[in-house]
Amino acid sequence: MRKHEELRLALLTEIRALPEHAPLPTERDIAAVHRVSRNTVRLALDALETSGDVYRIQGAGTFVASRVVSKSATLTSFSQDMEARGLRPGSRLLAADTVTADERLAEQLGLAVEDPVVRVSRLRLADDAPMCLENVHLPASLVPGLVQRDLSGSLYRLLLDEYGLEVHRAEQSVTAVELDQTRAMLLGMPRHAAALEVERVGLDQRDRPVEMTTTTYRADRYEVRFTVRRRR
Amino acid sequence: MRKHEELRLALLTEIRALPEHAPLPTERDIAAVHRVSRNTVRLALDALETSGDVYRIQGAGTFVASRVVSKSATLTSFSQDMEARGLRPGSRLLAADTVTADERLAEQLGLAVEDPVVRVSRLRLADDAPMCLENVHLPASLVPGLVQRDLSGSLYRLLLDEYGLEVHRAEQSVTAVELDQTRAMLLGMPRHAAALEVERVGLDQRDRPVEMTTTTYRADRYEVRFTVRRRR
DNA sequence: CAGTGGTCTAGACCACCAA
DNA sequence: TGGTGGTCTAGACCACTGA
Repeated sequence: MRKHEELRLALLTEIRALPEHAPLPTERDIAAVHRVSRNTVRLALDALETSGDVYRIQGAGTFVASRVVSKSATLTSFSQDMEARGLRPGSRLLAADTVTADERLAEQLGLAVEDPVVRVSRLRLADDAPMCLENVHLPASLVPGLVQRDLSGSLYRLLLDEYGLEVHRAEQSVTAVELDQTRAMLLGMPRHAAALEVERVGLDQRDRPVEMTTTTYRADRYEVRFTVRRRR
Repeated sequence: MRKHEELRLALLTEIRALPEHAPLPTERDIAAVHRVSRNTVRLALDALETSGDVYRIQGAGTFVASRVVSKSATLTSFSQDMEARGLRPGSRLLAADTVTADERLAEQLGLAVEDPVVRVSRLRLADDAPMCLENVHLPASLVPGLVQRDLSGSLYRLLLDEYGLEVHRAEQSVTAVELDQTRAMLLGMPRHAAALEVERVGLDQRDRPVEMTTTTYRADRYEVRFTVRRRR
């Protein structure tokens, strides 16, 4: 375990015992107590600042952040997302087949139009009730034989274990749509009901697009949360 | 100007002239050429990595990131947001008055229920056509006399210049809603049309809530974009 | 196995805040 | 004005990549 990561976790438990806006020890004190250099302390505090757990005022100190607000969203699977919301995740496979890339898919995945693309379509459940419709598209060349596999469990686990694919960062775009008849029925909503549509392009560690996913959420059950910061 | 910031800008122009996935010089080379320490180079590269301009592979190098995907959203005003999208921003004041905090407002702004809150309600235009309805709420104690001021221009400029209030980070929550008759009319949309609703709590440098804003966007004209990353 | 990014150290000075 | 976080240096070793 890296020292700054270990220190980060140690500080996090200290922080949890403190009230909002309480001052942390000075960087020099933390360095002395934990027997590390001040740079290492700063690495740990940088991470805690990014995650929204502390804030810093030059010349004054480092303080415990407000807790009223939700924490910043990170890259999670549907299952993790639901569990974080206190719901039991479930899944029903609707389709798993190979299609050809249209213009948009080709551009986003760095393919040529008509290149083969594997599509996995699933209805996702939370506490046994429909939560969203998920349409995953992957370049067929990256996932040979995927459609024959067991797709009832975690797709991301499968992609990592069997194909070595890992989404390292994703660009998301959120819009509001009206449900068509098919989607409304699958989600158990009235036709024309408003829904939240999230389009996501996932990139691996080498910044190569490996998936494009469109997810349509029931507006009455789901909201997207995230943090924005001023560039310093 | 801090050295790592200067270096960041210099590297950014170098990057713009390179193709995707092209390798940057090594950290040690950059340090030597720009006569700075390697730590300073790393600070600059950290920022470029966060902004999605480069990616790094341990043992291999630092590379120019993919450009197909949109860049991460930062904290911007409506005007900046529209200009970034190539649209001309406009505004029409609907209401500016003092109301009392309901339970939700009080909790989010750290006030007591019934505390006075200033509300500024505006219809926002892009290229002269309605884009969204914006409802800003501010603790009245922070902005005495605001309702009498000229609210046709930039509210954030006014808050900064006159009251020293600056939003440093914001927690956003995005949902899909159906428009009621009033909102539909104001936005020039059919009733029950789907719309994107963004609720935002803005915090200042000291992590104190200073505003809560609810914005209702026309779904046919607007989408919310942001980046998510895996925790390393 | 040579070279890369990742981590860590021990120091120094600066900009800023609060008393 | 003393103490804080912010910046910067010059070095060292480690973990990993790719030829």
